Amino acid sequence: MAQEEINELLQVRRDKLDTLREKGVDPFGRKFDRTHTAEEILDRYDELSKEELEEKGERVAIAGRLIAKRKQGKASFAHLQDMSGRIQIYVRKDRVGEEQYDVFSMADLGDWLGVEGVVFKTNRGETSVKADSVTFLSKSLRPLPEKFHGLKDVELRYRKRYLDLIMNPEVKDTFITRSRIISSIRRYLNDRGYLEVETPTMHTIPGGAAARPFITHHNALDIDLYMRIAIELHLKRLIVGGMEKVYEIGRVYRNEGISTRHNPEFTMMELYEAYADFHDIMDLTENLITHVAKEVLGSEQVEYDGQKIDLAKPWARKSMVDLVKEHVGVDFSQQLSDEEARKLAEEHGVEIQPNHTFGHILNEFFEQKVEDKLIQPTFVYGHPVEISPLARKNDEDPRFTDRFELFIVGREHANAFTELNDPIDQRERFEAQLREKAQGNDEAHPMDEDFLEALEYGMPPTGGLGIGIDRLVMLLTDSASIRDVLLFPTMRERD
RNA sequence: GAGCCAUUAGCUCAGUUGGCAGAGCACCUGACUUUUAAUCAGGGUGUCCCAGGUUCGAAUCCUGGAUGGCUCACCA
Repeated sequence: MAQEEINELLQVRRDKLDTLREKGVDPFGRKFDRTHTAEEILDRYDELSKEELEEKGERVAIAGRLIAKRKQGKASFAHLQDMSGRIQIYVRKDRVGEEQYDVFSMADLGDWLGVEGVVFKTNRGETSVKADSVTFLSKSLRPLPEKFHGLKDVELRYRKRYLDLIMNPEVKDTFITRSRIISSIRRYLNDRGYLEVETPTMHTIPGGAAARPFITHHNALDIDLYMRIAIELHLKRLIVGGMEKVYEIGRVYRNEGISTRHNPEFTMMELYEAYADFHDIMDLTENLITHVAKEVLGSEQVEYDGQKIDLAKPWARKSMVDLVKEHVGVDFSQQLSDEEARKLAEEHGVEIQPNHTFGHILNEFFEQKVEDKLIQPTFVYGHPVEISPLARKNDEDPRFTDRFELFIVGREHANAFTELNDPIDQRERFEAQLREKAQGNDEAHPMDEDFLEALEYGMPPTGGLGIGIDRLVMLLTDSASIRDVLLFPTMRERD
């Protein structure tokens, strides 16, 4: 509370706190033996008639936050909210006694109460609990947001998520769905013999992706460390070590812009499987996501931002070259010099950097002209080698790699490839990245000698996959912003 | 990083041409033993985001700043 002035609303609640203590009631009570949640009571008894309920006389103990109160003299109706939902309580002075009724009368919206009583149905037909006793569980010293309109202010919703959760039930549903999605992924992979592992989030070399890292410092070792931008290189070391099917679900950190689709820390699932290639990983990705949709939503059809998305298999599989040909009419399968490619970019209004070569330019064509048109699930494969320093080259055409990305609603949802396991080629790729860095690409991949050494011991042919969990949750919960699927999105500090 | 928009009571929001700071909910007092956005009677609780400026007078106009939202850029 420190510097904040105590206004009348806050003072009134503090005064009530003192009054409760004078009455011998602990305002920050203790353990309460709950027998039912609100949902359990409604599930079990809502079907019964008023008379049937009366006959049954079912005794329950419920607990929750007081979120509505309608006092009517010597009797009151109120609603308690718990994790499962809301339920009405009916408190009569002649039933709970004068002392408890006084305490209940003093309760503010936001206070936590426990109620023991009998399930009944009101004249208006709402299944409710008629209180035999009311136990004060915890005092709320601050007023809740407005009961009808809820908490609308987007900034407050993100900064004070607990208020958002109290006032806006659909918010809780989103995060419950998020939890179920992640559980479903784990179950799917665990059932198929993939081993969940945990690798460092603080790296000495920030690799596995193209992104600017956060830098931190270890005092005792006196070294700078980087928060990981990907999980990739450690998981591949485990493949070298003979852990043939591994995955990790964890936070990665990228020191880049914030938007409705980007948060500085976000959750990735990365998976590696020995003896597999990117075709196997494509099948796995398709199976995994449809499985999760079916298990969590009970449907393979989802609606996102008003668009109907069909997640039922099979998904389109198209090469980047074919898609560019289809959407722009430019054929990158032919042998083009960098100069010719640059000229095509200019002709088609595709913006490129001066140091861009054939592969970069193809990628720019794809990103600027095709990407946002891929609404239904589409695997895009055959990425240029220049932008894929960790992927195996294609056997037929070494300008391309055996890599794919999954696009849904115009956004990348997964990235995967047949892993590059040739340490000599990998060293050359890193060196090419160093040349890009020298030319000003500060997101080029750094040299990682320790990783190269691991590859030199021999890594089996391997397929790898990365899925952006937050984006998948956005898709499956029809959330417009990544902040709506993160409990506490990154916000600037406020004075 | 750029553009557009927003910021007024605890919350949701009005505020006209620059002329006393408003409503609903919440809260306080009273009435009320089946209400449910309970109702009825009474009560206004404020750094109008911040700092300057213009003006007799600024929530309102101007300049700068803060925070947030959306779009774009970077990226996943």
